[in-house]
Amino acid sequence: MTRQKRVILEVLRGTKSHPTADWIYEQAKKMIPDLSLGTVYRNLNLLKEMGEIMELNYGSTFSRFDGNPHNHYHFQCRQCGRVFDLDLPIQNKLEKETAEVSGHRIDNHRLEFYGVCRECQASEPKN
Amino acid sequence: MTRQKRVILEVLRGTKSHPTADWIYEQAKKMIPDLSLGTVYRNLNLLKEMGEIMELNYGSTFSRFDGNPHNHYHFQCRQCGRVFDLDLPIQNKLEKETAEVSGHRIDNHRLEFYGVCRECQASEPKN
DNA sequence: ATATCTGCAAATGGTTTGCGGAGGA
DNA sequence: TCCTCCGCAAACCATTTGCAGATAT
Repeated sequence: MTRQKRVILEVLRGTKSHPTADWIYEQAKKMIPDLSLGTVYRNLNLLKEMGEIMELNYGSTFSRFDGNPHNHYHFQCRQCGRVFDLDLPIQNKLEKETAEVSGHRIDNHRLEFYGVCRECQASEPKN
Repeated sequence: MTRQKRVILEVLRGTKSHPTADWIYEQAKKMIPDLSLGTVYRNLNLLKEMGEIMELNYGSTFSRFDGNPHNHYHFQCRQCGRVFDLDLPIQNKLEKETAEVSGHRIDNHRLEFYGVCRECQASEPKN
């Protein structure tokens, strides 16, 4: 556990914003000024393998990262782009059902919702 | 509707394999030898906007495409990498429940399962 | 001591785009 | 005709990687 890895994990654990690698890099640089972006990517991959963080890589050309390693679901606003955590309970029933019907062994699943977040709805024109 | 777009759509409709842009390019080139890869990407994006196809872009550095534009779920084998369609009914209840709890407006959702497919299980060593 | 990690900078690779010419409606 | 699309090749850009020196244990 190097200083770089520790700081990167702290930055990610300290936000609920599901940031990009570049945002994490900018924040961590405040603690380690000569940090390099390559090191951020390397450590994000290591932390992912260690099961400490999650990578959210869907519907975009770049990844976001999540400091909460326990499976949970996300909502992405297609207007402001932000990603929110959801409180929906994990649907293990679906895994079991799918395994039975398909014959595949299922280890995990991902569920994401898309739409317009509460705040963006409020600032939309009221037609 | 140009010849290129028509052939690209036919190739994608004619397979259940959820291919990459490059695979589609190779297949379509059999019909249009001087087709260019840029044209394949441009038409895949157009067909996506038209609602004729879907892009599957998760857990990978490249996209796969699906000629079935109606929402359905997928299973990806982490051993052979193949993507399979699932017969699981669409869980509209989850959208409604999530909208009520979170206050966001939800338009659609995506659900993917990961594990080891039936065939890869059969060829695994029996420890 | 030594295996691992770092900063740097160049490479990678899927995807996008600017251009001038061709083709569909 | 006119607008859209094409092939080509270069550009883009998030991510990865080779290297030589530094650091963790």
